[in-house]
Amino acid sequence: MPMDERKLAILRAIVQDYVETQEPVGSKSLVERHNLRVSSATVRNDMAVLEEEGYIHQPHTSAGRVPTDKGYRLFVDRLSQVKPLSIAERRAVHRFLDGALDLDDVVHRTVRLLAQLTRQVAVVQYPSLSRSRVRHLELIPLTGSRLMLVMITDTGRVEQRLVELPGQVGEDDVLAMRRFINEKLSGARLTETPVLIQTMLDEVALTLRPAMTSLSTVLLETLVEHREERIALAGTANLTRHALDFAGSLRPILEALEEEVILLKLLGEVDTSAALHIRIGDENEIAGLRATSVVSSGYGPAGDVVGGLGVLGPTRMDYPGTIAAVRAVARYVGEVLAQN
Amino acid sequence: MPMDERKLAILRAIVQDYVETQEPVGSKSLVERHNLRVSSATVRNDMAVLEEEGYIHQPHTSAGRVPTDKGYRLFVDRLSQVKPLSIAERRAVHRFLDGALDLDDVVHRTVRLLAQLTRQVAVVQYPSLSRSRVRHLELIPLTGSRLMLVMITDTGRVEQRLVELPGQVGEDDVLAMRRFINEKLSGARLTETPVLIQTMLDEVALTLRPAMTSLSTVLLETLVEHREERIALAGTANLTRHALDFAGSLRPILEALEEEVILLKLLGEVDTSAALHIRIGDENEIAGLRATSVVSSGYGPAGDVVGGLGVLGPTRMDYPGTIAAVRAVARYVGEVLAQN
DNA sequence: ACTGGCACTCAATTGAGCCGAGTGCCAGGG
DNA sequence: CCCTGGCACTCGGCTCAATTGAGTGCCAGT
Repeated sequence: MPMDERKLAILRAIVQDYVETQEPVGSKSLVERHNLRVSSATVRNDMAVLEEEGYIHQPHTSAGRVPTDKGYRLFVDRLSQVKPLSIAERRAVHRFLDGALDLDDVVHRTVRLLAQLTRQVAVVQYPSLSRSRVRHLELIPLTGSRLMLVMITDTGRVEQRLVELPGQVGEDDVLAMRRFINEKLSGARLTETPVLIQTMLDEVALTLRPAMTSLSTVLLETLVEHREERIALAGTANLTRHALDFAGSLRPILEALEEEVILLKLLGEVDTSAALHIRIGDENEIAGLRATSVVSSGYGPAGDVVGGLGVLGPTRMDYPGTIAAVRAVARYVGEVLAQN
Repeated sequence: MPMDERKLAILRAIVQDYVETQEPVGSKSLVERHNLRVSSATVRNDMAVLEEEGYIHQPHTSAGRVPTDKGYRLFVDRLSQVKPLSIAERRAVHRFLDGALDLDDVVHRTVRLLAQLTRQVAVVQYPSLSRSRVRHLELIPLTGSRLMLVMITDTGRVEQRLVELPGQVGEDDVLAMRRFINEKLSGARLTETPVLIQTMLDEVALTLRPAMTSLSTVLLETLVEHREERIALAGTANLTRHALDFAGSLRPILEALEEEVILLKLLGEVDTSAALHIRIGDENEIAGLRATSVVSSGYGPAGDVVGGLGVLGPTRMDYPGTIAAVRAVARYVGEVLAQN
């Protein structure tokens, strides 16, 4: 059935008013605040239908209406238009990110910026190793049988791991291995490395094989174990702004935010497309986050996606504004990364 | 005036009961729960005096008494004895920390452990660069005029910085510089490096001088700028456990926890002595934390202090238990670091 | 198909009244 | 001199009932 225009307009108005006032909105105030050109009684009739269809909901008889998750969903899909950032905001984005020194700094600044713009909790994933390429590998001898393996990726990440070798290894051997693995792995996508490492092991000189085996193990672990993923968080204080929304307490939310695995899942839908994802209320599988919405996006240099970032807030959030902010920041971070 | 025994016992009892029940404690329940061997009337008289002296406080007429910050202070200084960790807890500490792989892992595990043991917010500072020694410096050429400087300290920290050189530098030159700076700086405390760098610049071959100058600048900045300090946080969800304590909202607390500078200040009193520090309520200079107490300690291998860690909670906290946990964890982290 | 009007519902607010934990003080006893 | 038992008093918090008012649903009229 083609949803009729007026009812859509009413839903839109309800969402807007509710987001602004945080209070159930009634038919009368609706007609007053918007140019609906019909009487409140008519609005009431339409609202009754909208409720039946599950888009809005009445907390109790004799209260106004509140959008349901389904209502918000319709709103973001069909009723809202992205509202562009203000000039001041746009300028803030540039000023904030242009001063960044290295990757750590970029990520930190980004997450703060996002939290500030949206006045919500912001999450930024470091460029994922699995989506990066090896730029350089360095072996640093610590003691005779201990190396530090330092890996630098094209996204600027630097990872280090301790490698325990099965026996003593001389300086020349270290140099040889260093040259060897750089030859083999430089420029490779990290996802390709497992195969490459296999062939590497076959080719390497026999004397170096034991040491190389330890080394490869560490390298592989780095990729497999999701310890590789890092995440930055900011703006948790913003949760208190909506204390009332989060029925009861924000305990479960804070708990969820402490679990890296959960955060990764939140940004997880970010696949190769850099499209914006929105998960509203129930659409979040994570228990504690049923009352929140997540707006996330992939980012990366020149259309390439190397990680995700996003924002978390109450379902009752300013979607158009948040979407605009997330999109703008994601795009600009991509540009900044491309410059390095 | 020598504070009389009984009054002290009463204060101790008040603190204990209040911490446990979270409710103002009255004279009658006090005599019932503790072996005070006097009547409630006597207790009342003593309480009146304690109140006059500022150790306890009555939220309103006809309510029980609540310890003041001054009361807690007396309690921790003279009235409490550290309560040793349970065997299970002790075991948890060992199990938790023994599995750690590298420094990042140690710090992460530590902060989680601390949060879990104390059921409070835990803060751990990474080993401070300024208190560490250089173990190795590595120069990795990225492009002709760009180097990555990687510094490894004896505490296991690995810091990397991008260095922009004034001109192209050949591979041999890089090797030469690498050898040179390692000779000069390996083993040096980072606090000594400014002087060493000066002499280095005087001694280095003329052709390398411009490049070395850039390098030194970056090295010095790393130390000066306090960007060097890193911090890990865990257990913020525990704040909600005491939601009622934090009059109004925990907004200011969450805000404070987001500022690294503030966190560093919290652990800041940690000087060369590894002593335990306790700041109660008002004793915190930071505005938002007037209702919280901080228990912190230095840690490091073999009596050496390389960083701070601590716990933040409501002034009404279990001091003996918290102190024990912080002390135990600090000591054990020190041991773990010593092993590497 | 829309509007005006009316009866109805129910959360939230207000205020009175009671309850009881807790105090302060005082007179009496070891 | 210090402690105790007793008594009057205070006042926050709870309960209960009454009131208010925003908002609805429905129906008859245009």
